[in-house]
Amino acid sequence: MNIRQPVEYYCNPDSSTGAGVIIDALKKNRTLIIIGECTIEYKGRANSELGLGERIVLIKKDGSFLVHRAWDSQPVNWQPPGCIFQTKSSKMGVLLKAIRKKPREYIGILFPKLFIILVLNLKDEAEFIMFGSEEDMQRAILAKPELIEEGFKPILKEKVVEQGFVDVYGVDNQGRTLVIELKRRKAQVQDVLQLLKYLEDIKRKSAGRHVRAMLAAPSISKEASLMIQAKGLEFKTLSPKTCAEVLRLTASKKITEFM
Amino acid sequence: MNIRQPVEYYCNPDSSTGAGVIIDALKKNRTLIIIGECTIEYKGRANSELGLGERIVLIKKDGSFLVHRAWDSQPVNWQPPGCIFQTKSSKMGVLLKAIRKKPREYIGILFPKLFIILVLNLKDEAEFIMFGSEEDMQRAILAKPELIEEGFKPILKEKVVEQGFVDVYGVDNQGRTLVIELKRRKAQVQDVLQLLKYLEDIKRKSAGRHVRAMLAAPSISKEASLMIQAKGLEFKTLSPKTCAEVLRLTASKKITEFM
DNA sequence: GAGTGGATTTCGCAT
DNA sequence: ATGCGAAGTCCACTC
Repeated sequence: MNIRQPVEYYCNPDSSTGAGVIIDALKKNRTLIIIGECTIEYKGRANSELGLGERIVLIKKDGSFLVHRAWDSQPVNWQPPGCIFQTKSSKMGVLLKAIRKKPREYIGILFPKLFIILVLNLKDEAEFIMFGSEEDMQRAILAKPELIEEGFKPILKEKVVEQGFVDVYGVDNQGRTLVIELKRRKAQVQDVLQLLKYLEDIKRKSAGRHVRAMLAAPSISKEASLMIQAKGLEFKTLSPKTCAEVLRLTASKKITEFM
Repeated sequence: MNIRQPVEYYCNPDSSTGAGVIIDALKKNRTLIIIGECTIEYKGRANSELGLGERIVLIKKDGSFLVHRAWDSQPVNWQPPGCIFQTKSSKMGVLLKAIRKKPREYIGILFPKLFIILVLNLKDEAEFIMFGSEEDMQRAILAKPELIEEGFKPILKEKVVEQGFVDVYGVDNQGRTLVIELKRRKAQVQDVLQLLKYLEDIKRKSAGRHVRAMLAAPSISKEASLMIQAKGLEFKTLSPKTCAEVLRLTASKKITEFM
């Protein structure tokens, strides 16, 4: 009988044993945690060096590779999914190399000392659910256009401009075109510039008709606000929380409709 | 005598023991790895939910908090440094809460089952050294202006424009102002727009004198290239690798000068 | 504390 | 494959 072992651990392995455990785990496509003293070299898009110290290395089933120090939420070195690994034992310790094909780059780690190796076989089928993204704000406005203003009629088809998409595009209660740039966080100068870019593109195609341009975000920076006024644009306070609430109610309504 | 123990581990602890180990480790400001079956809830800037599954939790000395699944290089849930932790044991399992003050948000994890807890005391004094950043490119150009073109004279003081800083600013061999936008990666439309913004701001202050504007990057997207031509700007191929090489040589030269 | 721009950004989507 | 923009972006630095 073959019982799944979610965690196997190997304490203070010598280089030869450690390399063997790692090679075997990688072959079986296991997730790995390696903790030990190491030096790290990275050559690729940029280069980096990190001298001797004790760190945590995480290798995942999809070939993701992470090196964490005892502080910072970001890894000190990493490679995105799809790495190929080379492991070998030498008298200097265990050498682990994570290689990426495109762009060509690698991280090399030499472990003179291994503290512990965890070989993991984790079961995780759950779906990750997120609420309150910018896309959710968009959906909320389509579901309830009054979030923008009374009489606003969004046009469902996404509006393509010269570069990219307008977040929301529609007609106000006086028949004027209204383009809206959405942000889930405080709006900044850069966001006003983007809105301006879209506005100019749409104006060019609108043969001189008046076009309204609106930035909708939970708040706005002072500089962005000044630019909004200077350029004759509009700002509308709209938070992802409000939108999430609308979506929740809309969803409930849909359920009700079916009952 | 008190020998530092870099790794302590606790296998399959019951809730009460597990919570005790975690509380004690947090009190001692240790780095922690907790592996077990859990559900996760996040409420804050956005909200998220993740049902039962086996995951890796990493808590660092600075109050960073990470939850990793067996795939993806990014954590599925996280909090930046500075979290406050609450741990308690109940008949449902171990409840761990990572709370952030500003913005107010939290991640709550319930572990019905713990596989292993690692309490780490890692020694890591090494300095992390990186080469090939955008700042390095800037320094390389100041050290060797011919990287841009013969006769280019950069003006050291950073040029402040209405928003932000011009990366490099100087005068060409005919005395014309030259503003340069640097990118360490392939240049895109957004980068051209930024250069245009700087150009307009500087032109406004230059009383009609001709100003050259250049985008320097290892490569450029087709769209960005078209925009460069349409707007009468310039593009110069310049890779971070070339710059890194220049810096290396410059550094050697400096050493030589002292010998 | 607020605002801005870079990042070995990563990630996902559309062309 | 390439290009582009969002991200719970994070992070460092300036004002």
